[in-house]
Amino acid sequence: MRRGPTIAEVAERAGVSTTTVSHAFSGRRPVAAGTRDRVERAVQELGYRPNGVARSLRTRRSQTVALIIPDITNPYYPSLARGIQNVLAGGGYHVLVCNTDREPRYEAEYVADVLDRQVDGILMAAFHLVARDLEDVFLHEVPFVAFGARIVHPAVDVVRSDDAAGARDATSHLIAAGHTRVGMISGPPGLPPSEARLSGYRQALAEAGLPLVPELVVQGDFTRPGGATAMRRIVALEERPTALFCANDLMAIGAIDTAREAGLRLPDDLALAGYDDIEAAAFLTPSLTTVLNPAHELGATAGRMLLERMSGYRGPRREVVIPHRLVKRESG
Amino acid sequence: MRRGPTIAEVAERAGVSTTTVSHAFSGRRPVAAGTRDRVERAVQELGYRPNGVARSLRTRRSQTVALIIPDITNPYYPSLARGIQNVLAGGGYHVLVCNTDREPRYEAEYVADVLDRQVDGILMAAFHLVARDLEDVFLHEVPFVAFGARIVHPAVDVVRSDDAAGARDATSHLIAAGHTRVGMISGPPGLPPSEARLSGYRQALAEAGLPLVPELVVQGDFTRPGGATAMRRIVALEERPTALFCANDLMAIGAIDTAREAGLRLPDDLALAGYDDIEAAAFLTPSLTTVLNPAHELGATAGRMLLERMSGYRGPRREVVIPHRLVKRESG
DNA sequence: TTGAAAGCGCTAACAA
DNA sequence: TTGTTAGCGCTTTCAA
Repeated sequence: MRRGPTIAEVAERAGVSTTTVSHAFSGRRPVAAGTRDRVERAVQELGYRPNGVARSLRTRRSQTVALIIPDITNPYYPSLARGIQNVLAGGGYHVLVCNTDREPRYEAEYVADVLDRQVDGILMAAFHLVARDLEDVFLHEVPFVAFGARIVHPAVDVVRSDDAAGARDATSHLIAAGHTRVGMISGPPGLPPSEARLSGYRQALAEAGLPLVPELVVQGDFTRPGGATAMRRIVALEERPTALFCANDLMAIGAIDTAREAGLRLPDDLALAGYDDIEAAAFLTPSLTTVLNPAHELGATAGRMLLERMSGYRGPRREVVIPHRLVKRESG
Repeated sequence: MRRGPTIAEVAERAGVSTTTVSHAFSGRRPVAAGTRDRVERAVQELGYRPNGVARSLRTRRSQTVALIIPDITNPYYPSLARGIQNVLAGGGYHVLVCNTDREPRYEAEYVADVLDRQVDGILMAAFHLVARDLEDVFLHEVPFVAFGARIVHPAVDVVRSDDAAGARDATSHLIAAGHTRVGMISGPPGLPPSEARLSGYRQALAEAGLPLVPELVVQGDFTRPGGATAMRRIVALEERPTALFCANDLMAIGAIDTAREAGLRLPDDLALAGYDDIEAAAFLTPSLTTVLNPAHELGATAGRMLLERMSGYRGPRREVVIPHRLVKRESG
């Protein structure tokens, strides 16, 4: 890789000091008009471009933030990412995207790794790490914004949707349609979204005076194949549920795959609701009733909060709940 | 942001030189077992982590590559991104994701910007820039891999799918089903994927001895609303086509929206084929016949080629065509 | 309005 | 097997 001209060469050509060239660029000190012209000409002639790495080393700011998510391929995250980038681009920040695949190891490795790279801030959808795994983050006082309520720490802002309330709304909607045997395909236990959505489901049953039937709750893993597998267990039940709340849309789609194979008609034989409202939800047959998870807005809000912290905000932790919304469609 | 311990502090505590600490880390020089132990203990005790920026400045390698794409929110790109990251993560590289929104300005700005940040390589889906806009890339000899055939330069590897052949296959499939009035919703003119898919459509007509009817080809913009708008013009035609090839799935989905509103039944009143095979294509009603655009594999291949260039490959330009595949479903 | 000089934290000749 | 030393290219005190 060939190196370009340095600030010293520009300075020499313009007949000024590197200090002046630097200031002509940053505007952090007045530079006489004539001097500035000579510098600009030299820059043009040499095709000079400042070296961002050297600048970062000196200023301790990389103008880069890390976005640590499970998987960019899950339709929820691109939308989140875009919300973030839209606000951070305005501040001149770039975004490093890290896919953890929900592996505890990768979650930890990426945090350590981006810290070494001196990112100015971190946005993370953590599925395993908790506050005490982040001591290096706090030690170096790197601004951190978390998606979801998993990480609790005075220096960490949280932006999340109210998953329990969303799940309650979806389940109540199924119940209001007359269903009394309402099952659920849940997420992996231990994860906040899983637990919250499960608890919302329970709340709705309780409010309606319906019993919680353990075999009607089958565990999935938030993927389409996982939903299909879970659905197989439900289809095999002696007494099947007439309605099903799935903890995310991907699993609902998997459940539909299996229901089809089993010859079930939707929503007549089985009513269905999902969670997230990914774009595909509207295209399904039948279109999927689901809870809108406003990813883009979550991202934009998180980006804004990170920007504030990177600009010096040192106040108490903030927790923002972005409103969800039940989207009623044909599936239930 | 508080600074952590430096290599000098580790060296002092371990009673060795910074050189030795550096080599204990990199393994680029043998270090006596006892010495290594003392260094490791010092590292532990101090919680030392190397500063990646300083390292990059010195080594001129940032271990970062840029992925410049139109929009991570278009379902095609996350898949591409994942293919890339899967192979680059193995080499210890991070990926900076840049969304250009297909704006010529942003395309140019991002290239300049990531060059300033000393990325080790660039992967780009360019929609406006051509080789002569990339002189800085070539000047600095930064490895560059392009998606699509737009950028032609001896130092640029290209990975692409054969869009013309894919479009031809899709159109021929519609013709084989008995349609003689086959329209198209094309992409914005001037973009290689637009032109290639249009030309494939033309080829198929020609091969079948069918005339090219200009008003049956309506221009879209690769978005869902754009497809809906284009479809409105087609619906308004006196003599409508009985089949329609859309230059991507998103536009096909938009077209379906409009067709529904107009009371058309698919595929009876109108047969439809798309391009890309995004995940939603299988969920549509009717499910969408489309051309599989193997994004993940394109990404993985591009990542591999970039890795080779970053590892010193200086050979001639390579162009890899990843095979497409027609996926026949219910829509046509 | 400008410059000299120190130094960010690391790596790698070169020397021993 | 280890250390000395010179930077990488930039920003920023301090001084004029």
